[in-house]
Amino acid sequence: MKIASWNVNSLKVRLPHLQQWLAEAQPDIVALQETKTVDEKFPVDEIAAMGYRAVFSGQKTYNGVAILARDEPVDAVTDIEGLDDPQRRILAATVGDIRVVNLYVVNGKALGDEKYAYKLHWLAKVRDFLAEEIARHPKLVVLGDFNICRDDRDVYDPVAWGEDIFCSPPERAALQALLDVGLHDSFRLFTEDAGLFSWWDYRQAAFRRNMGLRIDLILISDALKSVATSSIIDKAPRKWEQPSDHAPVALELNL
DNA sequence: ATGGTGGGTGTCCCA
Repeated sequence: MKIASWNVNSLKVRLPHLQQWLAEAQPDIVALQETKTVDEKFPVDEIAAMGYRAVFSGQKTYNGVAILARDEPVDAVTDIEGLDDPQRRILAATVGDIRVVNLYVVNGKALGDEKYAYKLHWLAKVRDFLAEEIARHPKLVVLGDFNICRDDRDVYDPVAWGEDIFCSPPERAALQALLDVGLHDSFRLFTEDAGLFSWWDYRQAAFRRNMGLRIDLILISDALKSVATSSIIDKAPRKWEQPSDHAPVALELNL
């Protein structure tokens, strides 16, 4: 069983990349972020032709999340208690006996910005939602673009970056609060290395210089931790023509 | 401190 996450930065533009990557990586479940596609225009037929069912929650121009799976995703949730939010950033669904929560965490822009306050409020509400989800679903995976670096190993130049956006103590505490409901950062079950990133800015040849951040995470509950066999970042699609600025991340389970 | 690049939209917003 392989479960993946990829911020595609426009599904319309990246559909050929997604198709190529699905064919090569053969994931069973994929969470997508920044589809930037209204539901009426979601490429259901193209996805079905690849052998995947899809649930999605999109909007015009911004945000948008989707879950693709070999088996039909059911019991989808797009809105959570306490967040009356027009931004389409959350999608939970059940595939088999695994509960999948796909998150496109608020970017936050800069410390002190109103978007930063919104990010922290949003994360607090998501924490409460996850506490309920894990109580109902022992096999829980929470994955997506978290827009937070857990620690300095996840930042290309932690001294220069300091405690700026993505690395501020309140953001890191908010991420830790998600983990504290009973989740594990699956990537860190397999490596303690620094300098392994999932996002690189389009500017300044950042990818070539490995000036990146690890902000795309796959968090798993105890029941899935016990059967996890690998958790990797697949840098290959970031090298393709007209790439997303994010690489896909993928978890393998012995299920 | 700024601006570099990219996507979607529309002559700017967001990342």
